[in-house]
Amino acid sequence: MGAVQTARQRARAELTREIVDAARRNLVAEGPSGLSLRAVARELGMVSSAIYRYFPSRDDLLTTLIIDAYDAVGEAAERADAGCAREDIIGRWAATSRAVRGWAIAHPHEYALVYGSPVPGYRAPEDTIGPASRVTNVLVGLVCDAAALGALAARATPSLPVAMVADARRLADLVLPGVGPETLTRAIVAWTQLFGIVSYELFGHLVGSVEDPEVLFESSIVLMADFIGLRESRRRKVSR
Amino acid sequence: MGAVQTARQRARAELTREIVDAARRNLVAEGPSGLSLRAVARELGMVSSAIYRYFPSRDDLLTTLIIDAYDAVGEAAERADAGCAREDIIGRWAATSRAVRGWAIAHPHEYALVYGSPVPGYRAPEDTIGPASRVTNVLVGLVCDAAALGALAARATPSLPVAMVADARRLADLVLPGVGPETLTRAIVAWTQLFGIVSYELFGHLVGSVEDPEVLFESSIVLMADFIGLRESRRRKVSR
DNA sequence: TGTACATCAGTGAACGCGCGTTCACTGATGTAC
DNA sequence: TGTACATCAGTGAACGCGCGTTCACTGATGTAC
Repeated sequence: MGAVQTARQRARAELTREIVDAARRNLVAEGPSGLSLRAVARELGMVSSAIYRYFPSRDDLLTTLIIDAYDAVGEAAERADAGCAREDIIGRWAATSRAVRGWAIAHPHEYALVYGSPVPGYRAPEDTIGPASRVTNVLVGLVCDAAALGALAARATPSLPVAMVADARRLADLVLPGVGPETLTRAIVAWTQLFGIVSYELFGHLVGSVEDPEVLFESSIVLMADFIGLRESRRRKVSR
Repeated sequence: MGAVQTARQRARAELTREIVDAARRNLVAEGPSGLSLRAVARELGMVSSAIYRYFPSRDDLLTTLIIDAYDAVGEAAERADAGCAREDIIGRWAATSRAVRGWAIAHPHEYALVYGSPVPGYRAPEDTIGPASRVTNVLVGLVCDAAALGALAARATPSLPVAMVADARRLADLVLPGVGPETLTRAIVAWTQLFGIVSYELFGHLVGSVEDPEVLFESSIVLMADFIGLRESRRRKVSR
């Protein structure tokens, strides 16, 4: 067999993708708990039981959607980050943040699927962990590089709980060598802020108070970069 | 009639409350889109059509739950704030934050109902706006008092988009006289962070990375108070 | 190149379930005289 | 205090709908000789 696929295998791969696409569209209309195998089958002109040749159950289809969503937002973040010069820390932070928000706005239902309320009765399997951490990894890499490049200003941090310092030190040793516990704590807080503001906008809580969510978002990028202590890298050639 | 209620009226009020309570419990099991009039009726030993004597439709019952949830978290925030000395700005910020998180942890499904993914197909009526802003009003009052008490440190804020400054000035004039646009922007960002970190914890995104969410939360209270510029009031008598 | 058999995608009917909402009704509670 | 009528809570049956999943089946595709 090797690399060559039989007609059957090609058909299977294609239909699997079509099922997932239809399911994604179904999600938009009804939300995660309204995802319906029968509706998906109907849209593809199949009989509902045919779906079972491709997915053993509704939950498995949902899992695929969740993994895809994590992968999509993760990839968006990775590409945005990769499009910046390595030493342009502030630019990378801004680009990554915008990528997350941009993807969320373009795919609100998929965003809600992974960052919104948990789906009742659904238990996420282990397979989602890897894709789920892609965005985090971008932020981790960014802070890591900032530390290596001397692009991390020390902040006058008010004293934190000792347990936090200890935990942050443990985490830093694990994934962010060279980053102090105060900075790591700030990074985690900034990270929750990023998803907080995106959720706030997407779930309609800014309506009626803030004029333009994008302007607020840009402001929050600037403020949180400063909050973490990100600054222009010393090594960067400034040419103006 | 006057203040005296007839037996019928008392029965009606009581049953209305019982229906709402049962609906709340139903929410826990199934999530908002799984809220079922029939299940509620069953739990109360009624026939499903009897619910229509109390609520004209499923959506109306859902609206009641949403309003109740906003009122509950709003009241928790108000009480926490009210329990502090007026000039203890930092204490009020911490107490209010803890109240929001505490309520969310105690009522995760109601929290998800109002701050999680929008319920598909449901459109919130105007009546929810008032209750929804109770928590915000507490934070607004807090920042307002901080400004009046000289408990707002000026931060060296990186330059914000002009549109943001303009919008923040407009908002400040409206509800926060005497507060500068930079500070107001910081307050809004802190406010999104508060709900961001609570959602992150509740929706399971901290599992596997952070040891103790409460410790992180306490750290975020301290860091965000500093971020906004909240400090001990000059007028406060420190007795140690 | 041809044949026999195995694999597997898709069908169609069925099971058993739950849902929101409507409607004509019964009988208890409340009101006006 | 008693009677006639109006109000309204709750019933039970029904409508029409959608759902996930199972199962025996048909017929096309793939494989081994």
